[in-house]
Amino acid sequence: MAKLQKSIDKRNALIKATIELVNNNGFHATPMSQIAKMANVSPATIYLYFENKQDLVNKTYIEVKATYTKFAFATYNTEMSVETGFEIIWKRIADFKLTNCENALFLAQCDNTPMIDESSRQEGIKHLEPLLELWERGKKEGVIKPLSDYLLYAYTINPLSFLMMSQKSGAFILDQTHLEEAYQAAWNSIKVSKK
Amino acid sequence: MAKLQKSIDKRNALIKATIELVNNNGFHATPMSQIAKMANVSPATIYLYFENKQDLVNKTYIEVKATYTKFAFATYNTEMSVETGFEIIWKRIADFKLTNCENALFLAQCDNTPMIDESSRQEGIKHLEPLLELWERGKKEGVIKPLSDYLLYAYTINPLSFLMMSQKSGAFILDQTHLEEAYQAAWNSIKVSKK
Amino acid sequence: MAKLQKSIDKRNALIKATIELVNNNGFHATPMSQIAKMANVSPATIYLYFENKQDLVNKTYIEVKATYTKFAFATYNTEMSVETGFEIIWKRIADFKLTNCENALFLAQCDNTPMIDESSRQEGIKHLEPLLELWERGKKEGVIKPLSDYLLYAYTINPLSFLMMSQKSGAFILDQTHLEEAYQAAWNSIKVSKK
Amino acid sequence: MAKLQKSIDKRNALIKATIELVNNNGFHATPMSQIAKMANVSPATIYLYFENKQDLVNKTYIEVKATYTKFAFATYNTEMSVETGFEIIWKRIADFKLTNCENALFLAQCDNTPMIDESSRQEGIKHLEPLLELWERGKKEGVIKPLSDYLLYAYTINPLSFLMMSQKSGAFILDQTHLEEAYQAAWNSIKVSKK
DNA sequence: CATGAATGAGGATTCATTCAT
DNA sequence: TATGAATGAATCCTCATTCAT
Repeated sequence: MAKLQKSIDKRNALIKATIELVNNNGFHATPMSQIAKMANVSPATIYLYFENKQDLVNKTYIEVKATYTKFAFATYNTEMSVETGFEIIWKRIADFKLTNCENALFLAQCDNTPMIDESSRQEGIKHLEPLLELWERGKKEGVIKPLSDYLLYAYTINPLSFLMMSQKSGAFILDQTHLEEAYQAAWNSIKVSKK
Repeated sequence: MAKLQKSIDKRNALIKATIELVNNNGFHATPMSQIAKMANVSPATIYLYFENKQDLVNKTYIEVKATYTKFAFATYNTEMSVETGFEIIWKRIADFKLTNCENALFLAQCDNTPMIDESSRQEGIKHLEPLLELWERGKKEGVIKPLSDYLLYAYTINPLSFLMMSQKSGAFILDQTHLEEAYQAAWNSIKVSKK
Repeated sequence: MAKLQKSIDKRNALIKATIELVNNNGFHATPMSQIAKMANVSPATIYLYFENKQDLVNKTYIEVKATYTKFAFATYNTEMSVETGFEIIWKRIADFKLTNCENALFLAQCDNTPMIDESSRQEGIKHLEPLLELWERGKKEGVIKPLSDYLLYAYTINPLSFLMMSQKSGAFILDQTHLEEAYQAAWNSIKVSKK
Repeated sequence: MAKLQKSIDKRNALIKATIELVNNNGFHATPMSQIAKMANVSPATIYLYFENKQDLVNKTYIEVKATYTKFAFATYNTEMSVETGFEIIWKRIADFKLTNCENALFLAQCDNTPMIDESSRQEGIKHLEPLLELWERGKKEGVIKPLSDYLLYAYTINPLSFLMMSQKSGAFILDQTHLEEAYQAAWNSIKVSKK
């Protein structure tokens, strides 16, 4: 038991080190040895937990993505109205991206880079199902514009990634007011205007 | 004259090869030798035109960014009304990102990655001035919501990057209708609603 | 224990290879790969023991210099008369330079070339202290001429380097008689003539 | 005529640059391009005057050596007594080594390094003939000890190289008094003591 | 499970030399 | 004669990965 815990701790330490180092240096500029050092293990130990470097980032990506979506949908349930549901999810995502900066940055880098296997990328996408279903429902109910999911995502969720990166770079701080404005902008761009 | 032209051609071939290879493999996974090969020069020749690999990507970034903004503002002038001006610029940017995919992808990768020198990044940002001025004017005239430029960018320009990448991945094709929808979404999210 | 020994062996093999190859080809004409081959290790292994090529030669220099001076002063002690002490030291140095040719040649090349870091050079010099002290004593006692240490060195120790190199080049063999003559020449040039 | 002079000037500039750069960096750490730059010519031009890099240093060595010996024997003639002749030559050599530091350093580096072709080395040695003949005469006349020429050289001429290098390193300055002492030490170590 | 030493393959960069002008 | 652009062949060094312990 204690032994198993220790294993899990090591694995987590490796994942954490990977995120931090890849965030700062990029995938290829992060040597396995450095990851090992930051996780306080030997380089060889990494290979007990992961097949190789590519596998390490793939798994890290999937794990972070899972954490992300789990957090995003934690307070949502399908009984909610579309507008309420959307607001709940959107604000959770915003919360995650702006608070859990390290993880969000890592995801952004993976998503904008040929760093992750296509299969891992697909694996990551499918976690978003509940949001897509919500949108589907919204379109049917005439609450959300009948736009492609790509457009909906581009105008509601993706801006948060940009804001997160701006904040991380120090150029800009997103306070509660901004956040509310951002939410309004997101909702405005996809809601069906009531006559 | 012929000699100078040849030099320029070589430099351009190097820039072009860099864009394509970095797009597909990332900065560190692109060997100088491969760039050289694709540009039909010897690896050593690269060093006649660029100080080193970092300098090569920095310069490529700045060059592409300049092309991008030049294109974006080519048909805009400050006499236009805010709404017209915004539409003109937005559509030019959309045109660039969706047609000139290679270049746009390269910029996206640079902007989401610790791949470019901070100084080059700054150099790239300053080209956006005209858009920021337009927004300033729009806010003064009460046409555009008094939001931070970061928010305006996040909700109008940045979504295009996401759409461009989605399209590139083949998952999605943006036709003329989509584009108009996208523009409406962008404008809706920042315009001041007429009472 | 066996592992440690193996490490030491490898390090020594590298130092030895460095000496031989640098003697024959010079610093810059000796590739790391060749040193590795001669030491029966992979090129990468060198970097486990030394930071880089410069560090390798620096360390080699310091090590050889230490061996040299240790040998030089092994049979000397400060109780001896100045003349006896000088003879003892001089003959040990001669012995080293003429027997331990490889090492002596390496030192000569380092000392006549911008091959070694200044700090390593300084590190090497300080080992000569006992000889300088002996000369100091000799001058005080009126046994040795009151000359600058540089002159004393130039006329007693340095000639041995020249003889060593001549012998190495095959042009000349220094037998026991020569050696005695050389010692007399050295001593004559610095001793105070008895009236 | 003017054209010929220009050629000679270029050649000389190349030789001069070679000396200075090799003195400071060593043979292999001195790129042809740097030599060219210092001599204000194109790299390709070097190859109009010298076959290749090795040839350049070889020729430089021979040229400097010739200058050196020409200077050394300029005021000597075979009519002089052995002692006078020796003093004259020794002091000219000292003068050269201590005044003409750049050239002397270059020779020292060549003589202590596998930098020069053996044939060029031989070529350089033969210029010393007059000194060897003087010694021959001295031995016959019983004025100079019947020692090997290598020993005589080691104890009279070679120390000057060491003093020159010490002086160059800034550790030590050789004034007129030192010089006289040095001469006495040199002469003492090879002259036959009068009973 | 865990490790640190070892390495082969590969990558950035340099440089002597050539060649078209 | 003179050149600057071009290059292939090296060279130093790094790093993902393995293996003996």
